[in-house]
Amino acid sequence: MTQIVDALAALAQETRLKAYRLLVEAGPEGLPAGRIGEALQLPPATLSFHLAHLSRAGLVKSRQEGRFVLYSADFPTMNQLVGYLTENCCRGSSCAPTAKGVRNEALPRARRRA
Amino acid sequence: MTQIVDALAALAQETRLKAYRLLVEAGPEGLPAGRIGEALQLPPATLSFHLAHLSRAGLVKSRQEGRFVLYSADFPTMNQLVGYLTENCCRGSSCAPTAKGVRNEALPRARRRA
DNA sequence: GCGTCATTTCCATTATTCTGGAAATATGGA
DNA sequence: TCCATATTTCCAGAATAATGGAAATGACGC
Repeated sequence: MTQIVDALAALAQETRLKAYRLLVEAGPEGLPAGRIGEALQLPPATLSFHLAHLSRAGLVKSRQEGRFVLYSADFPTMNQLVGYLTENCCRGSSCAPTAKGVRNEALPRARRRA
Repeated sequence: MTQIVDALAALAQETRLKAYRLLVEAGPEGLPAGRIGEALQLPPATLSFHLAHLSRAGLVKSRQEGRFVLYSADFPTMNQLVGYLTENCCRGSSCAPTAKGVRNEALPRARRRA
């Protein structure tokens, strides 16, 4: 649960959410830190602070490449997060209100989206 | 995006996440505030603060019933949140790294969970 | 080794959030 | 009306997070 709270906190900040989204867009290759700071117009210290935050939460990985540090989204962690929310905060696959322990499959005549 | 950040921030706190989970468990009927405070061992002011936070973020609704205020999870909001994360932070339905704009359906021989 | 560029660490400041006691407000019953 | 109970608001103190300048570290080429 601490992990989940940490991941949520990491994303619950506009700058970090934007940075994370950039990294998602960039795919597994990732981006050099500097390019993120450039896109987001952040002074280096601030950028580093936020990237470290995302990193602590396990949402991004980093690797050195030449003189650059490449950051990339850690998809499995996001997968876990979405999984947790779906499992524990939605009672089933689409956040429809269901009876205790009952999955959407068992919902009585509830319209389900594709 | 502000809405998303607000929802994330609301859940990014252990007490509130616990409270929210209780409400999810309780289903659409919801729970009186006092019962949540009891379950979580919170002084009234603290409880009220956190419930108000969840409420501002749109994650819970409240209604007066007799002398009680019943709180309940707002499932559509959580649905939106999960939807946003899946759409914008996962590149497809299961957070698998995919090429830009490509959905999981198009992933080359990627193992998919049921 | 030296200069350059990329990134991080250090540090102080400011801003925001969390906490909970005490008082206020609301509701229903006697 | 008065009392008991439920919840919120008010307030202040404590804790945590965000910001960014300046200096330190690291990596590369010469």
